[in-house]
Formats: sequence, structure tokens, C-alpha cells
Amino acid sequence: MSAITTENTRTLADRVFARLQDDIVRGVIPPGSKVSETELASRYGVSRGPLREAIRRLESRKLLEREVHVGTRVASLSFDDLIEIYHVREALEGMAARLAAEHMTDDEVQGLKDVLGQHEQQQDLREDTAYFQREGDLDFHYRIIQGSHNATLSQMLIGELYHLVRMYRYQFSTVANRPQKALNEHRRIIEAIEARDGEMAELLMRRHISSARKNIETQYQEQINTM
Amino acid sequence: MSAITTENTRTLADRVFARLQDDIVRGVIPPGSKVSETELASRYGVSRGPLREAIRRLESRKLLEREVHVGTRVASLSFDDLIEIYHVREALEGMAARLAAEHMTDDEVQGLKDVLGQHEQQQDLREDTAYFQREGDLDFHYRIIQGSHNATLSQMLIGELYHLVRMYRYQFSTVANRPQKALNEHRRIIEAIEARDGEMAELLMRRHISSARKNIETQYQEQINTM
DNA sequence: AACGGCCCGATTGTTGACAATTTTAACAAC
DNA sequence: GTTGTTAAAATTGTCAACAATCGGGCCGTT
Repeated sequence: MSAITTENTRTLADRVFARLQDDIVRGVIPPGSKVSETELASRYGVSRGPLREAIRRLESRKLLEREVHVGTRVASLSFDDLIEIYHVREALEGMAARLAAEHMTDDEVQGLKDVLGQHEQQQDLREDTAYFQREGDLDFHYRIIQGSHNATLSQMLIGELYHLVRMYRYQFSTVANRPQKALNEHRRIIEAIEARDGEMAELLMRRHISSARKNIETQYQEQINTM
Repeated sequence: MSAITTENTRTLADRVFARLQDDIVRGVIPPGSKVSETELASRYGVSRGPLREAIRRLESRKLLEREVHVGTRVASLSFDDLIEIYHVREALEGMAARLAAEHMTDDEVQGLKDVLGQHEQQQDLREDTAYFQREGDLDFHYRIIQGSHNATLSQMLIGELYHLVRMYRYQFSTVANRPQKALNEHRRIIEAIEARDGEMAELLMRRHISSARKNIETQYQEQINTM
């Protein structure tokens, strides 16, 4: 039974790490807020020892920021931070798509196509599918990243960057506002992967993410102008 | 006086982190070896508390690997790991070169050209310049990465990946075996950056790193065949 | 009223002791 | 000789107390 495994082979510090990360990403603890070690320790029912280990690990992931002898505060992503992240995503996920086209198994490709099919149906049936679109979008990207069969690459994207992206989405309650275009782009990326055309898969993935970035930049500018 | 700053505004755990990282990267503690907490604690003259915090951070950087209730061991990079890293470097440093071409200040470009000039002279004067070439190569890449003016990107490359690359070099005592070609490639990358041609800079940087990867793959195969 | 020094409470940093788990080694049974 | 069992030793995980540092309020001086 894997529940035993996940509860028992992990240490207190590991579980605090996971719960705290979740609370930060979901905005339960507000971005930018200062967190007290004793307060967190009592909240999660542990002593400060394991808590501090969890804090150090979340620092490495840029979810917490520490000032020596002063304290720790939850990261607060600025617009510029998000743009930086999207440039990195463009580079890394482009490479991931290339490697996925080369290394994905036929089963993995089929799974990717199934996921796309589900998204198309959701798009048909509902109008306000913002939440599902976001989750679906993530699912698509996760599968391609893992299809690269490059653990270092997967770790950097899924283990580090994506937590920040998700945190930003919670922070500003952003919604997908180009779902139909995105879906088309997904479709073409899959075609390239299926044709084992790594060059094309990379190009399309980069344009996909680059478009998302430009969209964010436009939204941001509009928001500035109406203020 | 910055010596005071670096010694005084940092915590014990921070200094242990830095020293331990250095000892791991330089191979003072052999790759793959198991490290005992009490032993390390006495070696660095601290208690296990701050030491464990340092260990957790080095785990995040993939320099240490932990098994719950068993212990921690120094990472040992396999050939496959290094190839993975080079694919990531190709993607990230390609993007860095593109952004550097767009964002580097004229002073930064001049500094880059100065560095290249020094390398050319070294190459003229000496034959066995393996060490200097390696350091010079790193200097060149560092400057372009920081020239991207993208802190997230810089952190991922300089703060994470490069430690692993350096560790691998110490581990296998590799030497640069295509210095003249590399120098030419550097020259052309700088030209593209100076011309503010981001597209070209990215292309050349990717080919530069891709060539290095292929070179490593070839070396590895030859080594296998002679065994 | 503005400024600077001082003390006190609160918070972070560090330590050593204790609990839980794994590994080692000795021993017994087959 | 191999395998299985058990207890002791060693190691990791956790905790609570102690030390060091920072921030805020009070007070006195100008």
C-alpha cells in the first residue's frame, strides 16, 4: 500500500516541506508576508529543527526569502520575475519538445493525444472552463517534459519553475484568455512529435510559450493603462 | 570592509554550506562516498543543526543525495548525467546569448572582448594551458550569462548547473581538447552580440555547446573501445 | 520637536540530549 | 557453509533549552 510508503518512509521535515510548499503556492500564506518560525512550527505540529530544514529547501526553490537574523518571508513574484521565467521556459520547454520528439515511446505519444482529445471535448461542452483549461494546459506540458526522458530538465521545469508559475496564477487569479489558439498550437506540437520532427517540435513549442509571454505582457500593459 | 561583511553577516550554516559545497565540487570528499553527519560536524566545527541545514540545501543542488534514515552520499555524475546537463546548457545558454545580445551594455561587451583577448594571448604563449583554458572558458560563459540580465536564468546556470559541470571536470580530470576551435567559436559569438544579433548569437552558442557535447560523447566512446 | 543612546522583549541561530531507525555482528539452527 | 534471529552499536531524526541578534519603545539631551 503506497499510502504507508508515502507516510512512513518520509521524515517529518519532508512532510512539512510538502505542506508548506503547497500552502505557499496556493496562496494560503500570502505572498510577501513574513512568517515566524515558532508560529509555523506550531501550525504544522513540529519543532523548529525540521521546520528550518524545510525552510532552507524552499529557499532554494525561490519560494521563500530569508534575511539573516531578521526572518523569512514568502516570495512575491513581480511582473518582471514572471517574464524572466517565461524566457527560461521558452528555452527549456523548447528543448524538452525536441527531445520528446526523439525519445517519447509510442505509448507516451498516444497518452498525449488522449489528453488533447479530452481538452477538445471540454472546450466544446463548457464555456467557463478557465480552471480546467489551466489544469489541462499543465497536463499537456508535464507530459511533454517527462517525455524528454531527461531528468535534469524535468527537475528544473516541474520541480522548480512550475511551482513559481502556479503561485503567480493563484496570486493574480489569472485566467487563460486565448484557449482556442493554445489548443491549436498544442495540436500542431503533437503532430510534430508524432512525426518525430524534433526541430519542428522545438520551434512550435517556443512560439507557443513566446506567444503566452507576449499575451501576458499585453495584458499587463492594458492593466497599467486603465489605472 | 567586505571581509567583515562576508564573515559576519553570514550564519554558521551559510559558511558550512559554502565550504562543504567547495569540498564536494573539488573532489576533496570523493564522489559517491557516504558522509556522516557527526564526522562533518566536527570537521567544520559546528553542531549537527546548521550542518543539516547546509546538507538540505546541497541536496536541492543535486550535489548530495539522501536516503531517509540511512544517510547522505556525495553525488557521482555519470556520463548520462553529463549529457543531460549539456542539453540543458545548450537550451539555457543559447537563450542567454540571445538576451545578452539584446541587453548587454556597451561596457559589458567591451569586457567580454577584453577577456577574449587575454585568452588569445595565453594560447600564443603556452602549450599546456589546460587549466587556464578551462578557467578562461568559464569566464567567457559567465559573462554572457550575466549579460542576459535575467536573474532566474543566471541562477539556474551559475548557481546550479555549473557546480555540477565543474565537479565532473574534477572527477574525471578532463582537459579541453579543442581549444583552437572553441576560441574561434567564442570570437564569432562575440561578433554576433556586438552586432546585437540575438538570433545569431543564440544559434552560435547552441552550436558551440552542442559541439562540446558531441566531443565528450566521442571521447567517451573511444575510452570505452580501448577497454 | 528631532536626534541619539539604552534597555527590554521577541525572534532567529546554535547546541547538546533524547528518540527512532538502521546496520553490524554474534549466534543458533539447518 | 548458509540462512535466520536477535541484541548491541552506530547513525539519523527530533526536540527543548540556551545564546546571539534585531526591532521598538523609553528617556534624556540638544
